[in-house]
Amino acid sequence: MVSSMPEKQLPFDPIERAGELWEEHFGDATAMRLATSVMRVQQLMLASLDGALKPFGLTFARYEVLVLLTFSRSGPLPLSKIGERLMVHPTSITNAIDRLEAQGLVERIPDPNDRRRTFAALTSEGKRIVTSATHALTEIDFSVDGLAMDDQESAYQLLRSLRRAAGDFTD
Amino acid sequence: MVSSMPEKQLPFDPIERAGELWEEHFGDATAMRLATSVMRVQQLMLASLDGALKPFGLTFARYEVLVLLTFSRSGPLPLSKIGERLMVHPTSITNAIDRLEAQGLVERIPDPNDRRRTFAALTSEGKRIVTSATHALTEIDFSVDGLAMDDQESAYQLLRSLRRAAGDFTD
DNA sequence: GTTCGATAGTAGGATACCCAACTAAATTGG
DNA sequence: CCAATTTAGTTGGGTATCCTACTATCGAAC
Repeated sequence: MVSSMPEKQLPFDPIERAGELWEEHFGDATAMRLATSVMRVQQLMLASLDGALKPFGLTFARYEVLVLLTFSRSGPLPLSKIGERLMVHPTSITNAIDRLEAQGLVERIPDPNDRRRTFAALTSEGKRIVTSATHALTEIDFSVDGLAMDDQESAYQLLRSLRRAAGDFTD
Repeated sequence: MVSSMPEKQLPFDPIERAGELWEEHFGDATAMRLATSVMRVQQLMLASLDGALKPFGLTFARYEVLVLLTFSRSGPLPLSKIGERLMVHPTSITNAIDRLEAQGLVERIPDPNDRRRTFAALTSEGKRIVTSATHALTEIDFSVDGLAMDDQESAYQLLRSLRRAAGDFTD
């Protein structure tokens, strides 16, 4: 039995510990620990990022949509294009745009040339918010300040290999 | 299976591309790209792991609960202990145990010494399933076969630094 | 030009997660 | 010994994501 401590923070690395136990039962735990660690880091980082965005009424998912629209040279983007770029399900985009529209940060504009399509366009309020939100995220260094710059780059490259293997992009 | 919408593989790295565009607007994008990449890797890996577990009627979250119970030397664990170890919200554990119980993989057992507490215990069916499920996950190398063993270890250590910075554990 | 398959977006249902608030039970302190 | 606090677990509300299925529209083949 492990002692009952007043822990929010554990006095050991739980994933490390899980890995040890896992090995006793099932064999080498390297892959399992990495997978678990990815899940955990994402959970922590998302909580941190969402926390920083909360004052703006945004989640990281919706922030990403705003950023994408900010980049767009041609201005408004069809919803399908947004989903494709952010690699999320079309229904998730519909939901995100619903909320952003209700917040007055984006606008739906029907495509006159293809009446199936709908563009999403940033409002001036949306432009204002995305700038402030970006500043807030930069302040907390996107929650990756646990790593030095070059380690951030290393981590990015390693994760990139994982994405590629999972079929994220070609070439 | 990454299924949902990735029918479309992009001919470039969308995060790399987003980073470039982001830099033009907001400055150095290293941190932002790493954060985005973590989100994306988690999304892909989780889809892959969930896909492998689907035949067993499990999600990765519920698989983790079963594994934890398998490790436990003392057998049954109180729900609070499970949540603490897996670092998820108590309500998520309640939900997970509800489902696992409905599937006949775990059992709720009231603690006679502390009537607030409830233990979760693996059933024999649960033991059988966790072994098969683990085999299935090992088959796909926990979706991290995009990296060689030593790179997996490097990635794990880098992610560990991120977790520590986010306050995941002490020391 | 009419039919048929593909595409864009949405609606409804499911899962999973978190938070806030609640019930019940144990523990602590005066 | 009883009131106040703490702890364990659950319920209800909100968000995000995915899936299946549907409507509307476009485009192409016959």
